[in-house]
Amino acid sequence: MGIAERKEKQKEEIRKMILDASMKLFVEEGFEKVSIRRIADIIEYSPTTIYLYFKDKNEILFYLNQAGFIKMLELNSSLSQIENPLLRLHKMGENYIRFGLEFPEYYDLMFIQPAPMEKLAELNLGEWKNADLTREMLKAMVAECMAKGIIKKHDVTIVAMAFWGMVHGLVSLSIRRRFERLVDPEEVIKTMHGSLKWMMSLFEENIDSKPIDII
Amino acid sequence: MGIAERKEKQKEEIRKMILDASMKLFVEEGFEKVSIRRIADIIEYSPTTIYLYFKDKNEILFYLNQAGFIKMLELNSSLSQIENPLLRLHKMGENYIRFGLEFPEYYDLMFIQPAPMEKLAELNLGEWKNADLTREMLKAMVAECMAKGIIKKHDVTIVAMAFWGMVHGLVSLSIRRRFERLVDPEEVIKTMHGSLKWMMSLFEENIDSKPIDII
DNA sequence: TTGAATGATTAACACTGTTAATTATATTTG
DNA sequence: CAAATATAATTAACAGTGTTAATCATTCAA
Repeated sequence: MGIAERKEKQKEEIRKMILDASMKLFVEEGFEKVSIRRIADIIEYSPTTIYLYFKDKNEILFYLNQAGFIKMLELNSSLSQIENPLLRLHKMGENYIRFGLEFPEYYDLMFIQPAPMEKLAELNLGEWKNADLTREMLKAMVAECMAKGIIKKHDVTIVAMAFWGMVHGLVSLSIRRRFERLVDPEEVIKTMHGSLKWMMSLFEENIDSKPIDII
Repeated sequence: MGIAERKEKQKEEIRKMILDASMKLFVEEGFEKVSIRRIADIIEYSPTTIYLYFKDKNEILFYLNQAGFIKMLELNSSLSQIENPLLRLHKMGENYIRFGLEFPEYYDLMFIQPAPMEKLAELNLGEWKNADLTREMLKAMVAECMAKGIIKKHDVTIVAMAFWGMVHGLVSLSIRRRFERLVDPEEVIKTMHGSLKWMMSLFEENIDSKPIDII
């Protein structure tokens, strides 16, 4: 059935066009500029055509969201080279903060906007590859720290959530402009890394404090 | 000038009607249902009339936001009775989490939505009474803990941000549904309080662990 | 070649915040 | 008291948003 195959390929091509156009709008003009009509303008189809390839707008946003997780995983790919799990955790936190400040639109979509999670709930997926992987990495690091006696043994999920909660809290407060009133705008990045470092220092009194390269 | 005074009073009355209607929509139907046209429906005026009393929608949202901070301050009013500053800090964190879970719409507006901060930046206010007060309370508690040797001396802002960051991170991840994938939905509240408690325990090995009443 | 299936479009619905122009009401002045 | 003015409120409109139903155009199969 070469004909059905070609049709499938064409369909896939237009899907890609839509996603590419969404991505272009997203990275060049920001989240709120991604609209069905503007996507349609770029790909030179009518707005309603998009609904022949995607169920709704959230489905498109979900794909952008996934691209963000891939981006983040890339940033963390070198992490496995760090032997000390606490240092690795620290570096992961640094990367997380850096990611949030460098790609606030992605961060927003991945961790703040309701849209992707609404789609996820709707899809009822058993697995969510890239996002789940990041969370598993975090849990594994915490568990390793405990196994090696670097962090006092405790419920892994609770400690992992405390860690994620803190870095997410710092980044999201900054992105949504709640940071500036408490901290001088120029000191925000320094303060965030300071808070992370301080938390890490609580784990172990003598954390190996080789300077971790910050932005 | 009794006449000008009466006019001023009437103007103030309609302002109040608008804010009351906004609040009604906000608490009964949620943030996204607060629209100029729906407010107009309730107060039985045309939508454009609202613009004679408020510059734009953000100005109205800013008032709702302030009401939220007052609500939160009320919740924290009994805090001063707790003598141990670390316990007081712990209790403040508990209250913060409870507030976020009990009034997610308020929390959203106060700490996640961009709108109020846009208005705040526009207003260029030197002081922002209720919100700043909460932050100052936090800083003061941290400073007191350090002064009394309960928390190791360190930059107060950095430690305060770490604390706020963590609780905000937990609450906002939960509100925006990023919690459920890592933690069983029924365990979310327990995990959040667990993370907070764990963090407090890092401060001091022997934290006075009288059970703090949770919801 | 005709009929069915598919692809894409137009028109429309129900919304959103906001502005300009117009009408209605109330107040002040001659 | 009536006319002129100032204020209050309205209607109409702009420029958007996501989405659906109905229609037109094209391609494929019988």
